[in-house]
Amino acid sequence: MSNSNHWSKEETADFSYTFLAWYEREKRTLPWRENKDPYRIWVSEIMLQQTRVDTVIPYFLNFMTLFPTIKALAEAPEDTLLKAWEGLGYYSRVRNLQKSAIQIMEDFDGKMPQTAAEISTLKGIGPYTTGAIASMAYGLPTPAVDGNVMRVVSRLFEITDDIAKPKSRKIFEETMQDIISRDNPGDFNQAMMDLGSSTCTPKNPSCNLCPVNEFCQSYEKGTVGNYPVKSKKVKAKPVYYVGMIIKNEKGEFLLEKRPTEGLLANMWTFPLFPEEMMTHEVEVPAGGLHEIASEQTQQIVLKQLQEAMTQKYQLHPTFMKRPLPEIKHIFTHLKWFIACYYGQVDQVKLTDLPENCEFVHPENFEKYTFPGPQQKMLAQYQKNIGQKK
DNA sequence: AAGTCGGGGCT
DNA sequence: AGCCCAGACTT
Repeated sequence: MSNSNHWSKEETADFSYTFLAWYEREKRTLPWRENKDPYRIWVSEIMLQQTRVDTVIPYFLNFMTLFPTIKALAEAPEDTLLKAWEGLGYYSRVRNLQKSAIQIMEDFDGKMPQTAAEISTLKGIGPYTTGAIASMAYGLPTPAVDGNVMRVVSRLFEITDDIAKPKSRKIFEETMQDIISRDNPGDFNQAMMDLGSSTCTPKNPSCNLCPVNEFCQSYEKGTVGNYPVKSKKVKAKPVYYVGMIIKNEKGEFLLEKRPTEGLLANMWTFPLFPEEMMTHEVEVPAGGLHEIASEQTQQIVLKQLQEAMTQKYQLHPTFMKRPLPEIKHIFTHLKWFIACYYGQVDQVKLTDLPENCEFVHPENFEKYTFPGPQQKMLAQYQKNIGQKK
């Protein structure tokens, strides 16, 4: 266990002075730094969770145009909301954002709560975001400990606690509690972010340019490279799917809305089946369905595809013999491999489709929210099939 | 404490 | 290919 703070009152004041002067000089101009509107700060902090500044900026501007107030957010249709988040990832963030907006309308008279305890009751706002909003919007001396802060602080004080462990966050919060500026905690927290992204980077930090290197214990000892201590993550587990790209006579494609909970909740995809469902009668090569050489084995697989389509959708497509080139999509904890088959149906009775399914013309795809794998499947179709006509 | 939940940039 | 990112929630 590391001892956190070794600074005297004078050193602490010295650090704040130097650090805040650097921030005032070098801070980035960002849309959510224009003022201290708690709503803007809140939305930006949610978007910035596990997401880079450059990625967030256009989403933030669009979001503020669409939903300029907490009230507008609370009243927004769910489809519009999800569409505004399309491509940003971690989609539960935007659902929680709206839940909290409704909660603020009902319990806080439409005004953002102004104490850390109340702020942290909102859905999607954990310890980090509570500290960020409380300090930046209301000037409260609340630590906002994220990955940047743990990296910077671990180097400043040579803290060896594993930052991958939930328990360690407390150590860093206590250290920040000791050193955070009482006069300007909001800028102090933001200065930590800016320093972490520009100078005190994970790899090859620019210590010679660091405004506070004279305060840094690991810099003094030449041990910066040892910090932060972080245990390794388990690597993504492979999952194999068969994707069905089904077109009807009107040029419409079969889409399915995913369940309301879990991975990619409420988003639209081409139908997916677990690969095992298609291959329990055959031996699949290590490389997947793409490497099946035998004509006979292919026929068996195709028969399975058709049975699956009949059972689930009451459709009888004519499939291409071989799948499109394999699609790979990596999530944090899963690695999807998708063998896409293209099939056509000549007659459609929409009443027979399951409730969460629709045939949709590509002209109208813009109205549907598509996650990454879906985008790749569509691209693969357009590249190999769509252009031939 | 461990697992779930996305996507993109960098090395 | 692995690592990282302005994390929070569920179990």
